[in-house]
Amino acid sequence: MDRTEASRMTMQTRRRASRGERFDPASFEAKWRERWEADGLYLARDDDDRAKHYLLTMYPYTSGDLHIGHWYAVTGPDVVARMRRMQGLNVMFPMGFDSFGLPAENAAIDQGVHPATWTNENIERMRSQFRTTGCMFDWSREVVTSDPDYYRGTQWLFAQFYKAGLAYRAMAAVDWCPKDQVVLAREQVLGPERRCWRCGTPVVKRDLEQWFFRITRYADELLDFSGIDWPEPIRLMQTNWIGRSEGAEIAFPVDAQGVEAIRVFTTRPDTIYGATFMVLAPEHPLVGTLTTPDRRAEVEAYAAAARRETEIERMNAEREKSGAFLGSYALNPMTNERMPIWVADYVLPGYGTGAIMAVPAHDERDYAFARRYDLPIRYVVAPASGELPDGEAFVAHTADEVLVESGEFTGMLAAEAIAAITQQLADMGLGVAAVTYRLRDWLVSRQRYWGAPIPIVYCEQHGAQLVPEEELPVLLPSEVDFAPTGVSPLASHPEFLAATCPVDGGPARRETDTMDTFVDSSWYFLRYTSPHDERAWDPDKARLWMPVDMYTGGAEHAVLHLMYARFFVKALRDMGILDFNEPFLALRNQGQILGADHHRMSKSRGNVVNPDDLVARYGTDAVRLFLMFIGPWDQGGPWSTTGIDGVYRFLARVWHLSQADDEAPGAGAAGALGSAGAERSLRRATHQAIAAVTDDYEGFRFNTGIAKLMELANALADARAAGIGRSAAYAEAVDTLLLLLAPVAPHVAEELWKRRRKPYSIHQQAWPASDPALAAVDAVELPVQVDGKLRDRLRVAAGTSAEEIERLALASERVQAYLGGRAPRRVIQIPGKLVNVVTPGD
RNA sequence: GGGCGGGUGGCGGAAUGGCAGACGCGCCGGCCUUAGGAGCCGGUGUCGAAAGACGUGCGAGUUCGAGUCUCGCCUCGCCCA
Repeated sequence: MDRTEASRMTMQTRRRASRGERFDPASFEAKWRERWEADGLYLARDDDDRAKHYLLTMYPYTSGDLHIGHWYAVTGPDVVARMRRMQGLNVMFPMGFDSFGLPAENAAIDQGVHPATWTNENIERMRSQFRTTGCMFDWSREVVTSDPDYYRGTQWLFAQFYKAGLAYRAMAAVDWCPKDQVVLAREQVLGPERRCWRCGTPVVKRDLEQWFFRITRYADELLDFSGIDWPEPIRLMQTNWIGRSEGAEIAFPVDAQGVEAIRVFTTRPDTIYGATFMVLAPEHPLVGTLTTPDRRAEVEAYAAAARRETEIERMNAEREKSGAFLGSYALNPMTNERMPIWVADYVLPGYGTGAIMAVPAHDERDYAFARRYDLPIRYVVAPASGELPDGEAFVAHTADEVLVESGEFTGMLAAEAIAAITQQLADMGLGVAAVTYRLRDWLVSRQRYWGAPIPIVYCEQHGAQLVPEEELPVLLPSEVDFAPTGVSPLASHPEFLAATCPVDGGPARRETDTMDTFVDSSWYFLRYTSPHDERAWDPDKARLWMPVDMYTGGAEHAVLHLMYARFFVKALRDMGILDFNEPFLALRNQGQILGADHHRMSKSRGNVVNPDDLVARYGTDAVRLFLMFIGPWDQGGPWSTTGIDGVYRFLARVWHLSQADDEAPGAGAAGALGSAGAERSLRRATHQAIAAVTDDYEGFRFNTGIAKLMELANALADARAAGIGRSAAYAEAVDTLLLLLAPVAPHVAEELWKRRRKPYSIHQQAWPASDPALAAVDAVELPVQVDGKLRDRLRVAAGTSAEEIERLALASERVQAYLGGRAPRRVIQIPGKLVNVVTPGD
């Protein structure tokens, strides 16, 4: 049969099959969603013999609308959840809302609508939008963090942290956002301009008394990622953020009344022989004491000016160094030389001890400072093979450097000298090996209304006291003035403010700060396990479901939510409340969908894509399929609808192919392969697809998985053209295609499954298994290369011996032509892949 | 400035060191249609009539063989400064 004939035949069968049955997703998608929900298909069961599988995707902030980025983030894990369910696991895949936070309060200020009203209306809208995504969330477990039932738990957790000594109040120079009128945690200040993570306003420093969680106590354990399957970039970001550095803390004796020594932290104690002066941060508490009267005016002026600068200005390495001499001296304990003590803004109060030993020969900043103020520069390390500069120049560190001009340590490898010199200093009582971290304690108090109140009252006699557990939750009052003043609106609410001291029953003043919303999200995954329990969660249920087996979300939370949640779990474990070490055993990050203009989607840019129009035109399944098909899920990319027609066409094709098996042409039309060969070939395609698609979904490689579904559909079309549309092989292939398609296009798969008179629901069927014997190829086409260039192809049966293949390859006319009668120098075979004949050369 | 990712047809993207460009979009041709912005079949990296040559940001290297590994550079993105 020629092509024209074949195409006419396919045309006729298609028309008959599709008579009156156009593919119209709108006619069945909503119907199936309602049915699934009514049947409770997606409820996770606490009492179930099947293995539990907790699959979680980050809950959204209640901004008001689900955009295409939410669809993208949520569809990936939904595909996996649906497959896991079909694979026989007891899947929990919950959803909720991160509903405390500033935008609600700003809406109150701008539009006069109460934060609770604004939030609840948004939740209402987002719930229904979530349903149109077709995701299989267990809505019976929904959590809403601004719900008093939820924040009672948040407050209870604060109390546990307080009792464990992990929550404390302290005065500190903190980052303050002047626009939002609120303090921020260090992690929430972004970029070189040090902007507020929420509104982008550059932050300023303020000295304020604030509540902190002692996350630094867990710095070392947070660096340990063993046993969890997390993306390398996230682990790296957390590692860098925690910023552990090993070195020594060294005391430099000083000669001043009331001061014994200046303590510094250095990662390079081996360079101490090159330390020629000391530098204190302008904020250092000893600056005043160590300043001699004649220097006082200058030093105070300098320190005051420095404190007005931003941290970023001060850390700019390019900037000309400045400082002031205090007039007093410290003693270098190794060289016994007097070291002038300076104050300079390039030393920051927050790192190490706020003071350094300056080694100008080997530290760029110290070098620049020494040149500016004519301080001595002394070389003490050199490359093992290299030479020192003649004049004064900076010498960078190298891997193999050795000490020079360093007394008894001269000639020692620098790496060894670190330990040796630290030990000697320790013997002198002046040093100790020490570790410092970049990580700071987590600042959790916020001077705003729409958050969980910190459950503390202040009593004249007894100071800060926890609100007793039975009085939780401390409810947010409804009637407040939201105008931002720099203190919480709660502070101007007399009834809220008035409290009683739990110790003496006397009057007390209630804490008016609320908690950072990242506290809410540090335990929501626990709440899902028993969302209606009067406690924060039911320990038995947490034991049953936790830890989360697979967590998905955006990488932008690397050092925020993802680090905080780990800290919470470790701290609660040490309190005896939990019995596991990590909240999320595996983590996958989806990429970000950018606007068509290649920028982040944001309302202000006006490039936010709303999926409603697409869904109205193509249906939920086509949108899901398209999102999963456009590229690697972990990569994201700029938005474009180019190509959505392709996936729609694919679904329409499956629609027709799966309903047309009784319309096949007669047996006489069988193609060149013959019907037996065509059936074998279709079964091979079917079983290869099962293995490949399963593997791709499990690896979150949805784009290639869908490509393989398309290949199977193409194989179905070929099979019909070959006249086997009625065969058992064809039916098997269609059923398999629908089962493999079900996680991505759940509605279409369900509708077609019903039309094939298969038992409801397709989502409750067993995931197909690939039969390796059927998937195996029985003949392969081997490319034959000569000197690495493709010259011929060899068709051989599977299992042909290497000797036979080599014989056939060398017998090839094309190969013979290149060999020109010579014997090959080598013949390389990659079994099943290729043959490469290497000629003797010239 | 440092760290981590990317750079492949007109486009989105495939490729355990082994046939570069799977799958899809777009485009071209055909079929079918009163019609086609529907559907079906086929083609489609570049140059070339063909044989063939060239081709994965640029330049070296390792290898029988490199998109893939190594070194240097350019460039884009993210994180930290």
